[in-house]
Amino acid sequence: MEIFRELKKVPAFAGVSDKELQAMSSCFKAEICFFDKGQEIIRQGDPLDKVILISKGEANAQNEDMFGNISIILNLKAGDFFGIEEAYAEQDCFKDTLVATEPVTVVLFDKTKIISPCANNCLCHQILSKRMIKTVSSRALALTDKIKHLSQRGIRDKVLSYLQTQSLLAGSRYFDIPFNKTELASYLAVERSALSSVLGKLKQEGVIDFEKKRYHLKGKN
Amino acid sequence: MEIFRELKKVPAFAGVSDKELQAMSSCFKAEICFFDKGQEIIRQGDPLDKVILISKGEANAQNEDMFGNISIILNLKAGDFFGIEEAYAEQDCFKDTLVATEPVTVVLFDKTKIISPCANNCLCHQILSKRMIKTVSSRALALTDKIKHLSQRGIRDKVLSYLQTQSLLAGSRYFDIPFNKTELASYLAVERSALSSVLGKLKQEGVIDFEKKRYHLKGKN
DNA sequence: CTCAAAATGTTGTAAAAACAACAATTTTTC
DNA sequence: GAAAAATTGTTGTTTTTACAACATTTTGAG
Repeated sequence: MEIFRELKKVPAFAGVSDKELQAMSSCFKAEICFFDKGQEIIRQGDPLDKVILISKGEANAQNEDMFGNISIILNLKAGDFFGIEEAYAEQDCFKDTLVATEPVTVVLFDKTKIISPCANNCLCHQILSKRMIKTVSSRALALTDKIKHLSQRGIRDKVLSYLQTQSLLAGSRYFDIPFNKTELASYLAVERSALSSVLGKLKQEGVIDFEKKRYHLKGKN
Repeated sequence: MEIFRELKKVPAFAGVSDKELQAMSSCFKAEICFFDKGQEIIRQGDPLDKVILISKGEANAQNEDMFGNISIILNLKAGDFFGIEEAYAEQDCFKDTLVATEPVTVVLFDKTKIISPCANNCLCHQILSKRMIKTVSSRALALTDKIKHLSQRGIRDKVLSYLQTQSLLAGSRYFDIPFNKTELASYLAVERSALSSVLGKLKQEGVIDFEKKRYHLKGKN
């Protein structure tokens, strides 16, 4: 079955047996969709009847405020869900827009099938639930991290706070970030050109080095 | 039993039957603690062996960054949990500090007892799980809201974005916020005095009105 | 009630970011 | 591989915020 093959590829389900994945594929109403780079997978305000699992590629969650300003909330990778917070919090529409930043494959699960366990309380539901809870929790922590960056006084501190976190996450002073400069500015909610000059200054001072999406946080040791 | 009486008071458990609350009280290792205004209930970095439920009062989740700047992440009310994100995301310590903003009663649940269902998979575990998942999801949405405020260009837009959300949440143009001016500045990560003058200007312009913690968002209609 | 402490408002100055406009470079597309 | 589009860097001006210092008001403790 096609859903099965798709779920099998998701790194987050690495530990799950084929039998369980098979069960999940048949138990849930699910469909597969493909999107090109730049396409909107979900638009904020869309009715919430599906929950999305990114099975391949990356996408950005964006938000447009009351005056049309768009800013990137966070970046989602293969294995991440989208829309579960809304589903569990009993919202009736998506709060953010999901945009493919490269070719993306998603699995769409029926919302009601997902949040309420089926009559026989099958194991696959438990497995999926556990994964989703962990996703939501991790995302809440990631959002708290982002808040810490945004709470910094200036652009310099914002970007350093962000890079610090990314470095820690990667476990190395050398690491790739999922954003280009324009996107990073959007993520940090600062002016792109101002960010550009701050980054240039930091590089000149020998605090950091970067090339494309690869950064090097030069520490004390 | 004392835990039972405490849980009975929590608004979030209004729909739960006495029998279930009784079961929860006996099933989980739980203890009750009291804190005065200003006391730290949990300090960031503390080992994560308990999960906290605020059963009475309010508290602020705060965070201290690498250079000692403290900022308020969000405000928790009776019925809110603290530390579940970390528990589910398999962290080993608390990410934020929890400070009582008034006399507070909390119920401390044993972490391991909470995140892994007990052998007999009792109903009370399911009830508590459901509540916690909803809490985490709602909080993730609240954090996204906060990110929207912090992403605004200037103080004026930040504070208006915040008040808009609070008004919507309250379902009225007149509403109370959980912060005084100093705390609001901390929450919005701006200079207190600058916020003060912006608020004064908004009041003068007739956009808003406020007194203490009560605000009035004067709309078009 | 009184005093001390905390919160709030006000102002001027210095610093920083937003904004705008453009050049240079890189990436994408046909 | 050439042209078009997008990204990135650069600079000067304007606007906004941070910062600091202080006056006033409110809150809280004894």
